Order: sequence, then structure tokens, then C-alpha cells
Amino acid sequence: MADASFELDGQGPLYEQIRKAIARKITGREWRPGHRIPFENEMTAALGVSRMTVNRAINALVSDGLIVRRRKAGSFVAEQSTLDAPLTILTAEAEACANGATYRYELLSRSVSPAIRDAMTADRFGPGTSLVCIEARHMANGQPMMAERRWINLDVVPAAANEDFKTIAPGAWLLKHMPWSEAEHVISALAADGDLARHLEIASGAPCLRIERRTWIGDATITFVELNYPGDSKKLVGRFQPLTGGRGNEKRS
Amino acid sequence: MADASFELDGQGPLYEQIRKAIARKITGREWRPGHRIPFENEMTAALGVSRMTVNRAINALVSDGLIVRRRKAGSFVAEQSTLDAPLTILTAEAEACANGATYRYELLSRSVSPAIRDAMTADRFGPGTSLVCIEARHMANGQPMMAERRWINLDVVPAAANEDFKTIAPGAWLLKHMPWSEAEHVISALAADGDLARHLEIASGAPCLRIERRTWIGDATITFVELNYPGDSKKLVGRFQPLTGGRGNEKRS
DNA sequence: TTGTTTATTATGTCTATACATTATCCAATC
DNA sequence: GATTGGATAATGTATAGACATAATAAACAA
Repeated sequence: MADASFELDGQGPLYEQIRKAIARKITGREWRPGHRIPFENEMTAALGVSRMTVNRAINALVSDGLIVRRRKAGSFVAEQSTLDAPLTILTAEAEACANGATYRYELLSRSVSPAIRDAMTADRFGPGTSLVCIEARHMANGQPMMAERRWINLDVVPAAANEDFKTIAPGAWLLKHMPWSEAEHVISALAADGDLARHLEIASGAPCLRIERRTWIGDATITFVELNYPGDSKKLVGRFQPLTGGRGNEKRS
Repeated sequence: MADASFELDGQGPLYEQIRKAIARKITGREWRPGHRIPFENEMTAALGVSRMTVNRAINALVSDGLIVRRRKAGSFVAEQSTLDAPLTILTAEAEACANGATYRYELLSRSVSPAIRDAMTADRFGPGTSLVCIEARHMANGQPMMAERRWINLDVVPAAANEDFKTIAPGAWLLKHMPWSEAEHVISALAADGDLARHLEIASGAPCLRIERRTWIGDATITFVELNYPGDSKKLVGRFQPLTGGRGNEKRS
């Protein structure tokens, strides 16, 4: 029913051209949310390509969240209700380098102790778990860029007991030594307290952006970390949504 | 060379089983970053499936960022250097409902004016652009959950001039009326100033989480908005990375 | 009208095959 | 030894066809 013939731009692979053409129809509001796009068969015939090629194009749009498909009924333009953007959290070093800043890592303290009965450790790792606790600071151009407080589960990563973390940051070390199956991020704002304010060299009570990250392998928590940034250092997250699709359109500053 | 025979779990489509099996090898550190995984041909032979099926599985891992492919050389386990998590920003109403809270929207002010020479508007929309400026508040369970300040480009969305935004929030309205091709998010922490503190009913100087979002359609900026949350309201971003893959593992609280 | 069965049909998966594209390797040459 | 150039091989794209699956719609029965 819907006009299944549209303009392919001749740029790149066929399935990409088709994907972009459909995305254009949607972002151009020609096909609005809820609209049934042409059946695969129709596009196949109209464009003179194979069904698999059309299928691949539409599937890409499905994983982009632009299209929902229903067997027998057809494929429909999704209702947009959220704005979805990949939040890429680089290691501090990568982040500094991306901005062209000089980077320095600074270990503030390191200690080994079992998780005791407090919300910070026992609840997350289980009481009695052996932990390395690390406080460290990451400097960009000589200025504190981020202060971290981290606990590493020695039951899961015993090798961390033999690492002093004086020259390599625990985040970078873990990425090299441990895989993870799940991660959770919690973002919040808080007023810097005494310790944190001193580490970041900002006024006590100054606003501060915190990213808490908990990482699992299977059921076991590998590490829990607080990354604290001065409030005015902005985290940028960007995305070109439907026209280019796929991954890897992140920007940062 | 590498052992191309691995366990399929028999659950779901073949390409999914293969994808999961490869992901398991990677998260289990059997295949470490830089390792060359078996060639498509090898897996095809070892598993007794078609090459297209293997190809589809590996391509999914590529868009998950777990695998990088090089023609002629092979497919390799990617170096993990970032933690990637989809940040889904719901409309305020959806967010409140997700938490089971009662939701109320409150318009604080609305005005129409051209963009003047300041950083907030002219730099983003171009000098002289006609804008609607809206201040509003979103309440959850009677408590201020978020305060927004928004500018909408009337050149791009003329219909916004006829909408008073007294009952419908501009974010929800725009999602219904305008497509977008690109969005950019900037997250920062700041101390609530007088106006903002009053709107959120928090102490002046209290920390506050701000998400700035700028949305484009083609080259034109549709809207720019500041979403301000009380600092202690945490934004949750979660993701099960490699084993489940694809989209839609977001959690929130 | 209501409920059940059946046929239809669009998507979902999978295969076998073909050719294009290019890094890589290796051998021949300068 | 360094450069060049071609053979090789692995991925990239595209095709046609097949069957599975499931939801809709139509036909039928209670």
C-alpha cells in the first residue's frame, strides 16, 4: 500500500542504502510512528533486490529502535518515547588523551582488609570478602580531573593482591586482567566533603559529579568504584541516531 | 588453529547460540584481547552450519564491540578500553511511572522571543532565530523531581507557537511531533542557584545534576534543554554487556 | 452472537552459492 | 636488503530458495 519505491543514494552497500532510505522516510516524518512500512516482499520487488538484503536493512533499524516488527502484521515505525545514547566511560587516561591533555596518575592510599559490616562493602561484596581498597587521583594538565575510591574483590581477582597500583591505575589494570559480564552505572551529584574536596582541590561543599560503577563476572562482584569529577567538568555523550546507525558515533569533551 | 568447536546451548536461533558461545569464550578469558578467533570457514565446518549464520553471529559481536574484523587477517577479540552503557533518558512522566510514583507536570513560564546575543541561545540556534522558551517542573509524589528550562526553534517546529504547554510537557510534545536525527547530551553537576533551588525546593547551593540535551534535525537545532535533578536523585544506567547483547537491558531507579 | 478451526501470510531463520574487495604473504626483481 | 607485484585467503556483500513460526483473517460451527 505504502509507496515502496524510494531513492537509494548509491553510496555504500545496498543494505545500507536501503536502511538509510527508510530512516530518511521516518525522520522526514513521511512515515510517522505507528505507520506500517512496506512489506519485505514489496520492497524486494520495488527495488529489485533480494529479500535477505531488505531484511538486513530492516533488522538494523530494529536494533536502532526505529522499527518494530510483528509477524504476519508487518513492520511499523516505532513510537519514540526515549532518547537513547551510548554512554561511553573511558579510562581516565584515555579521557585525558582524547582532550590532548597531559595525564598523570597518583596513588593516594592502598589497603587490604575484609569487607566489614557497612553499606559500602559488605552489602556489595558479601561480609568477610577480602578486598583491596584504593584511593587514587587522576590529573590532567596538572589539575585534578577525577578522584576515585575503589574496592576490588580478591576472591575474584587474587592477582590484585600482588599489584601495588603505584604506576598503573586500577581501572586500566582491571580492564587488562579481568573480563566482566555485567556493569551498572549510577550517576549522581553531591557536595564535595572534606577528603574529596581536598583530593580534587575544590572548595568544600562544591558540586561534584559521581559515577558509581559496579562490575560483575557471573554472580560475583569484581569491583565497585566511585569516580568523582569536579562538577564543572562536563561529560559529553553524543549520538547520531537513525541515519548513520550502528555504534561508534560517540564524541567527548 | 584455535579450537573452533564449542558448546552450543541449544537455546534459540543458531546464530544466537553461536554468538553466545563466542561471547562466553571471551568473557571467560579463554580468548583474550588480541586473540584471533577461528575463521568463519573453520566454524562453519566445525559446527556444521552455513557460513552466513556464522557471519551473522560475528557481526552482532562486532556491533557489540567485542570483536574487530580485518579482511584476510581474520577476526580478533577487541581490546577492552571502554565501558559502554546505553543511557536511556525517558520523558519525566515515563520515569515517574516506572518508579510507581504519581506524576504531575507544572508549567512555570512560557515566552516567545528571538534568540539574542548570549551563549544560551544565539550560539546554539543562530542569532535572531524565533524561540519559545519554557520553564517547567515535574513532580513525583508531590515532590519536585526535575526542573527544566527549554528553548524550541520555531523555524523548525512552527507548531510549537500554537501550543501553550499548560498540560503537556514540551519534551513529550516534541517526541510526538518532531523526529530528530542527532542528539547530544552533556552531564554535569552544579550548585543550585536561587531560581533553580526554589523550583526544586532544595537549599541554595545544594548539588544538582544537570543533563543538557541538544537535538538536531539535519543541520538545524530543534531544541536545547536543561534538565535539572536534585543531586541525590540517582540516575541508574545498567547493562549486561556481552552475553545477552543487543539492546534493551536498561534498568532504572 | 460467540467460539473454534483453518487458511493465509509476513516475518524469522537457515542454507548453498557466487562474486567483490583487500589485507597479507611470498616470490621475483632491482 | 628493499621494492614491486602478483597469488592467496578471509571477510564483505548479495542472491535465490526453502521451511518454520506465529499472528491475523476468514470460514465455519455452536
